[in-house]
Amino acid sequence: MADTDSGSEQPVPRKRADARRNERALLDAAAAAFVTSGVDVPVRDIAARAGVGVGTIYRHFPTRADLIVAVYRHQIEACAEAGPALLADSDTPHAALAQWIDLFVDFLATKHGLAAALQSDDAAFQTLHTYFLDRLVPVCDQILHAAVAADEIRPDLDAYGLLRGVGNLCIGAGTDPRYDARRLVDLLVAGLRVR
Amino acid sequence: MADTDSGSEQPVPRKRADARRNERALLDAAAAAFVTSGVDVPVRDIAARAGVGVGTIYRHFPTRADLIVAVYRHQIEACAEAGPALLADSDTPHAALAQWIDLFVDFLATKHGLAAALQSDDAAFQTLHTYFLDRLVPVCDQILHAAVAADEIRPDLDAYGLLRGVGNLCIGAGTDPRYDARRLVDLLVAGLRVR
DNA sequence: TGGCTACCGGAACGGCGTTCCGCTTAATCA
DNA sequence: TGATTAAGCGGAACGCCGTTCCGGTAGCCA
Repeated sequence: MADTDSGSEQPVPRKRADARRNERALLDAAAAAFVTSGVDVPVRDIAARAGVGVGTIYRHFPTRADLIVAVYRHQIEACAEAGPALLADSDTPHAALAQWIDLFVDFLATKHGLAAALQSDDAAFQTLHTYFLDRLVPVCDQILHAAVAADEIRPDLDAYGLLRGVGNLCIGAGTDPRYDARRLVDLLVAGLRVR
Repeated sequence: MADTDSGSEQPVPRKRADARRNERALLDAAAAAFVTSGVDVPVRDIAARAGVGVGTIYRHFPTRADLIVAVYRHQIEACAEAGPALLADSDTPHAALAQWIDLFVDFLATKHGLAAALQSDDAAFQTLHTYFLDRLVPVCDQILHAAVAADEIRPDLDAYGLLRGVGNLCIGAGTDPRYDARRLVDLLVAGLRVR
């Protein structure tokens, strides 16, 4: 895959020191604000925490989705990369699927409002939706196919549908002690088994 | 249970004619607006459709939840009342459960944004949440217990959790042809079966 | 050190939910 | 039927929020 620049020259000469500092401060402030107030926290709150103006947020992160993705990128990557490893290490593909989905639920359920944002049809969250799908659907698809090939689960659900379903079930997890998203996800995965 | 008024007198003397007319117009306008723009349609839009001022909406329906409940009350009642009937007519409690949940999904999935509103922790939707739970949890509970008693399903999920899970799975149904909420709900119910 | 320009801060704007108050008008009674 | 009264109405006004825009500031380089 060819890069846009042709080799030797540096097309992105490096940002100014204050810009780098502000970006860092914004990421830290956003991460903290997401924890205390959810990913729907007002833009002004994040700006205030970071000690910058609101314009600075939009300059670095044009949409809220860009900021959310930047904050959680490492964790999402880790989840994606864990897929093949689990598939290789587990006794059966179905066990790998269950464990991998557990990872995904652990991630989603602890991010206040993230699961809801993922399903939102608001244009501001388009990037978020796309990033999650691009990164996780192929991984899920791989495990799913392995499980189907091993005759462990029914072949009639694709990775996209499963991930959206799991994401949906995680909405509200952690805000209501009576609602146990993990158990419901377990039941859903159990429903996939051949009988 | 004693009524607040003591028998003969009429404590609610009957509203003025224009008030009754406006309430009717608002219900019709809201129903139409919900169909075209979802239950999150701006209050001003509903007021404009009904040909009234925004103040009139708040006078008749203090919160958005009150308006939504008023619009859908008949359908929710019908769903609730269908529960015992299905339980009596079906071959097995599990079949009744599946059919009843189908009814619930049919209702929810065709109301743009309603499933999301149901799970929202926004205070404006508190009444909505409460009404749905008060009306449907007992019905679901009855069918669930019958199925458990018949040894058809696992006893480890209560009606509240199941209804919330189903409601969550319905979020986004109808907006994305790739997402089939009904199938996921079926898988969830299948996961409940004893094996 | 001086100038260029990337970058910043926050005022300003529009959309929204919600409240409030002066006016309208349905209901009642002489 | 006409006067009285208060229930009810409309929409201006307010505050919150996302987003845009521009005058000013300060890093960077020659």
